Amino acid sequence: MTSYYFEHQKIYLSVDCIIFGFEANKLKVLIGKRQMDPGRGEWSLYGGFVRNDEGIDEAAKRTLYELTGIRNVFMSQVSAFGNVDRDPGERVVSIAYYALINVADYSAKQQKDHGVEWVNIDEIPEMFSDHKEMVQKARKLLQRKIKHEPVGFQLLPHLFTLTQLQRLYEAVNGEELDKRNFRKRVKEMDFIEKTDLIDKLTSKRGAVLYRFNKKMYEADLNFKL
Amino acid sequence: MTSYYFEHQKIYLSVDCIIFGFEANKLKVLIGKRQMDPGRGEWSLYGGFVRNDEGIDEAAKRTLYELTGIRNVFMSQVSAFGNVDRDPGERVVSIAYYALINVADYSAKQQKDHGVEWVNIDEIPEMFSDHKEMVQKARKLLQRKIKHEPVGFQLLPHLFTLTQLQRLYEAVNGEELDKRNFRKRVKEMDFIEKTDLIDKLTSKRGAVLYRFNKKMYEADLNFKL
DNA sequence: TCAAAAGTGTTAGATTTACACCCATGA
DNA sequence: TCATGGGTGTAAATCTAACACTTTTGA
Repeated sequence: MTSYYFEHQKIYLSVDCIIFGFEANKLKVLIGKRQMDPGRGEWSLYGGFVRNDEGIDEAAKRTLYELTGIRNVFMSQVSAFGNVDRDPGERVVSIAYYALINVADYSAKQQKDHGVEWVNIDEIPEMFSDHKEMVQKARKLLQRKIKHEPVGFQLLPHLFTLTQLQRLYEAVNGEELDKRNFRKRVKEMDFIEKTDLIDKLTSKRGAVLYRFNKKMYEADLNFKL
Repeated sequence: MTSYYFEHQKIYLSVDCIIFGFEANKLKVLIGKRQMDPGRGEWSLYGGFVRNDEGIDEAAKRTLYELTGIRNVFMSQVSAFGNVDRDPGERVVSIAYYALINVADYSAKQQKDHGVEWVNIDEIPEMFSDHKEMVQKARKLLQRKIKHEPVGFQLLPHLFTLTQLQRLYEAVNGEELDKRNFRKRVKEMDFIEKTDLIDKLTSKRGAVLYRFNKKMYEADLNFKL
């Protein structure tokens, strides 16, 4: 007998992705106009239904992949959202996930093809259902995460300047940081490696490029335990 | 037409409750032997299926109420758990919630009737499915929560001594605290009110009883904004 | 030559931690 | 009278926050 729980009700289960990117010193989210009823045309997160043969984390990864072609990036569950009437069409419980991607990995063409675009986190419009709430909650979680773990690098190019890194932290937390204090703290993080390359794009003088050394980070972690 | 999403699959959705209590200076969780197949007889959290006509938060509250007869206590979502094979019987996605109750509100008789009992958080046995993981995660969240918000009072009687309060914090975080530093910090919290009552149960000298003043706490919050 | 971004240390204040003795009382 | 848990303050160390000037170079 395969139906132990036959007397109970099944429910539509979806995932919604809050896809964060960092561009022009702003934290952005990838959103688009909803392309299905109900709610067609409203601003919406990109999402999809969970299939019976995949885990919820996989469903989130698959959804991200279908939209962006990107795999193997940082994703983390935000929360399940399940008010009875959150979806005007039918009862759907949705699990929100946030993802961090490098905007350079997602071309303007791809955005057009899927009808999505990067919107500044501080300028999110009204959105379908509870999607805006999902975005706010995801941001809070990202703020906490980035304070303790080096996830920020997922939002930056492989090589970056300290000013870029600072702007990223400022964008995530929505507050300015002191340059000297910031650089002091970064210097104490062995997993942020100075390279001998110089970026000349944003200043005449040029700024040293750094990179994130994952192995160093993991060694650090072991050391601390 | 009521089925916008007919081409997608529905899934069993459940809630599982991590019910915390505080007794004999230990943080405890209410667990019982599972009374249904599959997994009958394994240690398990108390849970239930989400109905189509209730939100997930309500489902969690209802589940807690069905077990304990207790309403209006602090509950908070832990996370959704949704590996494909997490339930050996069928595909079930479960949303874990933790609750804080005063053990005095749940009699030994009630426990027997429902076949559940308080188990020390540090002595949780192997459990059905991913329930142990849920407990660990809930504890982490509780630790964070209690650091920033006065949720601990939900686990204590209405009146309590400072030593009791300290033991609670120690039990939650699994580490001893310095008595003087602890009391210093408590003194700065205006919402912890001294009463003129004395507890003579645990010491010959007697200890002053305190109580949590919710209104004070909320006034404090407003003040800080 | 000057505008624009990169880079660099010190100090005061706030917070956190460590630590030891007296008090009141019931048995 | 003494064993038990209740109650109290200070000083060192650490962490955090504030702050201003020099360097380099392309336009």
